[in-house]
Amino acid sequence: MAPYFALVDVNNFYVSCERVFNPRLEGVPVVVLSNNDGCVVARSNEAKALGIPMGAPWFQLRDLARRHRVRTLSSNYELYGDMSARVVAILRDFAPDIEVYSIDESFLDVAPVQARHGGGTALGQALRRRIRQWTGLPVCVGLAPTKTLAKLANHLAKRHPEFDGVCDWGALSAQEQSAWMGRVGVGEIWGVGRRLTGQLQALGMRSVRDLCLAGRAFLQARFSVVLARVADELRGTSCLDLEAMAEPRQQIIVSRSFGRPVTALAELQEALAMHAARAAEKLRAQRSVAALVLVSLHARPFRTGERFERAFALPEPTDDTRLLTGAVLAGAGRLFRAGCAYRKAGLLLSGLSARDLCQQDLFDRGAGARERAARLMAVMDRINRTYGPDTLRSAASGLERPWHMRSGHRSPRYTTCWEELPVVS
DNA sequence: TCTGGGGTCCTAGGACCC
DNA sequence: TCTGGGGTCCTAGGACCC
Repeated sequence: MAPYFALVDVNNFYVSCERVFNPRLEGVPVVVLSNNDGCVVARSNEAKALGIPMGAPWFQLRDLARRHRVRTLSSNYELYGDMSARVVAILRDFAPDIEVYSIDESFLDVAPVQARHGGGTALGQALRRRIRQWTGLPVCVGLAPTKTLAKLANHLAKRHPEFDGVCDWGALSAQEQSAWMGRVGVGEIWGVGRRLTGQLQALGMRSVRDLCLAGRAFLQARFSVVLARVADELRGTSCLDLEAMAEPRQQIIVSRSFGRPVTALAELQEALAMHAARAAEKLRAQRSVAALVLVSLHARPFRTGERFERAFALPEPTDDTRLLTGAVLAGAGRLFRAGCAYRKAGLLLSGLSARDLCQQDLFDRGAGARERAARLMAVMDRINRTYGPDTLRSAASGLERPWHMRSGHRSPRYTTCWEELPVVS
């Protein structure tokens, strides 16, 4: 059976999560800021109507926000991650074939189940009701025979009230499909970013329909196979499969900006030790080992500050927090320059491979030590999972952490922390 | 003064192989 | 005067996504 894709997407996800637990945020402009309260990463519809752009640096908007009494929140990723997991659990109930595409979006193959619900639109409405009732979150649903069309249908469902939150592309007549494609700008297409939008418009292709009408050979020669595939998908030929099995990551990045400029090597190393521990946890979670670590330091100021980075090969592929930390601290020592003010530090693990397939040294005598290390790491992970992140950590990652990011307006972790449960009085 | 943190894929070009 | 024809692998950079 050919797949039929449903894209389920939570409206203004971070803002909606906050509103579930704080109804006073309903009906008023709300923004959620990135880590370090740096820039805007989520906006309520009211905030969008004020012209607050996505990704805008917050300090530039502070006056505007004050004038319009915009409610401002720091990111609360523990809350958002937990709410996301709840939504995914509900979706799995509806259709077992699901690709979790991002924290607030999933693709489902509804071909085997939609008849049971009375068609795509009815299925979409059932999903909306269930998610609203069980989590409090509003979602929109787009359904279509290709992923790119499902994204387009979702876009329509979100912006045009006549769809009531669900757009089944396949249920539209050919004339309706063509008319909608003529109304939506080429830049709204999934896979067409700012750059391509400009280039396509320069060639006179302004709407989705214009891109659809362009020849495949032309698009591939003038742009790339990627854009040619996008056009194929818009014409109804499915090129992108549902990726239900999450492949292990090919690289793992952990980096954070500092809450204030950092000039001391010791502080830089504390932060990097903390990042190394996080990266090692991610590595172990996907049962991989890393062969290479890249350490990067970003100097201030934002625009003109230099970036220093260097890759270091690990003695052998590893997932051991202690070995990674050692490598990263040594790397930081070599990159560090006295007198330089840093705003951000991070690391990237690459050369990842499956832990169980890892090639060992021919003269290796360390099997016993590796076995003990693996058990130690497993215990550490278990304790941190049970009692909270960082319950057990390396001393290298610091106690006070004065460089830690700003997060001045974070809401309580309502669903993941006993001390912060919501109270009804 | 003040600007996030992750990821993916594709392409071109260079090094190297026979 | 005149210098082949295939390949693979790796990396950097650029585009995109949320």
